[in-house]
Amino acid sequence: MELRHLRYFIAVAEELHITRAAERLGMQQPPLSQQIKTIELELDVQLFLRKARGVELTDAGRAFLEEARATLKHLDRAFETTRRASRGEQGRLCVGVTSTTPFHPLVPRAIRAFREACPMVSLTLEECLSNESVDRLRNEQMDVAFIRANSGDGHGLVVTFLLEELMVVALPSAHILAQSKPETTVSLERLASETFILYGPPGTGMYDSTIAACQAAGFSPRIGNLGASTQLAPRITSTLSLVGAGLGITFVPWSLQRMNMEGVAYRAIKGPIRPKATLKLASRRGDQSAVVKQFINFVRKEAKDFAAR
Amino acid sequence: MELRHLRYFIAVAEELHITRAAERLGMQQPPLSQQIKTIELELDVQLFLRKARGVELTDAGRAFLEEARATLKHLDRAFETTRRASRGEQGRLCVGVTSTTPFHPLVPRAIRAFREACPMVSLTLEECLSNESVDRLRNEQMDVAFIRANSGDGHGLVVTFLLEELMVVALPSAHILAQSKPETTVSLERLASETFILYGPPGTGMYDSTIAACQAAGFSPRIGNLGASTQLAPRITSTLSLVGAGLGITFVPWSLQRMNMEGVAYRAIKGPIRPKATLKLASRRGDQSAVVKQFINFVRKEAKDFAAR
DNA sequence: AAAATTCATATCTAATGGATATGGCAATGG
DNA sequence: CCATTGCCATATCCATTAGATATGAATTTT
Repeated sequence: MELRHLRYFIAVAEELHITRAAERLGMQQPPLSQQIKTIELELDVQLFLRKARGVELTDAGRAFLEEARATLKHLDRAFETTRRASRGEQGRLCVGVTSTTPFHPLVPRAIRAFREACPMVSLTLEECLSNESVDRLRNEQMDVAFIRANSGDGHGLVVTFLLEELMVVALPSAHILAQSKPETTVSLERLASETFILYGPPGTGMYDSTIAACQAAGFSPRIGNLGASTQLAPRITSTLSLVGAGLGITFVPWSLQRMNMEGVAYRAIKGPIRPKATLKLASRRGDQSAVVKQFINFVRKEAKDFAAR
Repeated sequence: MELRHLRYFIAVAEELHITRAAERLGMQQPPLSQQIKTIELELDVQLFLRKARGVELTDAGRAFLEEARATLKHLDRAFETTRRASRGEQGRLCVGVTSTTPFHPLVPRAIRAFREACPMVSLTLEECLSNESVDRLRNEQMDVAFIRANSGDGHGLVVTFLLEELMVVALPSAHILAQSKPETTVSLERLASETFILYGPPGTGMYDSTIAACQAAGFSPRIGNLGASTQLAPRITSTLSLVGAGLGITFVPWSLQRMNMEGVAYRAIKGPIRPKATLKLASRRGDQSAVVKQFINFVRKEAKDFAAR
């Protein structure tokens, strides 16, 4: 049985007239008669009653007509679905974010744009540390990830630079520096004697860049010993909670300022070398998934908007 | 696109290996490669990624695999449905009954047996006078009908005799004849002076046989003038209600005795010529419907049981 | 570096889908 | 009632194309 047979059968069943059906199918009557017979033979079911003036459907024929139509329709849908999938408008996508990346407008904008363009893609977000994301990308537990660390490049992954933003210092609002007007800036050197709270293990996120910035300013930051607390929940929110509790200060990306936490104040940093945070996008090298490609396109587009400024 | 393509695609998608898939399909590798390419070309979608060691599915390929499988399954179901329909196990059937026929056990038995054998057939029953059923059969508003009249034979219908049953007389329970023991029989002649209530117009049901029986017994029955009441609702129940109300007597088929109506008593009839009611089955001559044929078979089977007695 | 694995390409063969010609049968119409 | 017409079936032939064979190219394994 081939699709041709279904098409032929439907034509005849609709015309109830083999000759006319053949015409409609752009073929001659005899081969069409043959093929119809072939179907009946294969199904071992009489589908038509040959009458002197045309043919008519048997009960079985009527049943088959309905089903055959449905089958063809099903197939059409199959094609449509497949094409959508190939255009990356359908499928699954798991996006990794860190705890700080969603605060930069690029991230929600890109995600929103993608969702609108590809509503058939089922999208999941997963919050991980940058290095965790990298692992998950390799294990194919994740398809793309917004990361801040430099780690992960090479080894089967591609990391594209998206943008760079200045860091600001987050202070307890009781801190002397937080008493000044919000617009006042703070020099790095002024922070040399402060206790720093850093989130995540070395190599992750902004740990390194914080240290680097301080060292460029001529001092090594004093890291607050938080015991095991750096292990558990190394999320930006918990770090800022510690800042709010007065245990120390930390640097956060500019975009984090929109997070108004009780007892935390932000101040811009002045000076020749100001610490910066980068936002990057990681994915598997050579990932053929159209969905992933599509998503990356949307992120790049958004990144371009921010680069323009 | 042909079903062959779907089958080939599925084989390759399952093996992820063209050579092995070709083996499984009982063909050589090159033509399979070709056909796969043809599909991709026709869909204008890359379904596989050719790797050094086998192939792998793209997102689109995965989507198509699911759909292609579903399509084939759909088609299988289509075949199954069609075959069922051809065996008369599926479809629609409208059965006509008169108001008296359901009382004979043959009718419910046949219907029940058919229902059990062909549960996929949607069955409707319609209660009509015999002559109405005949009309409806001709208009294809009905497929088979249990009737009692002789009418309808010929003119494109076939009427098969099922069985014959004796008639009994239905009397008001206040009637003198009803005062005797239930087993007592009544001779026809004894009823010569009674008023008869007949249901339905002449030619319908037992109208004719009642008259005929009386005439054979040497008298013409006195027909009660019921005004317009014979026109409306010529159902057996209303006739018996009239009997119960004492307006007259009537003959009903033996099987009607199971209907215990307030104020109505039944007595068997004795004598050389006893009125009889026949039960027949009518259908369209040459109706090809397997469902109808199937139903008729079941009815005949039941009829044989009764004929045996 | 050689061998093996696997898919792609090129060419050829054979199966079969479809065309042409014709026959048979029933309905239609003088 | 016979001739005509309309349609489907059968028989034969041709052309397309699915599939076979042989070979090449690329990569992986040994």
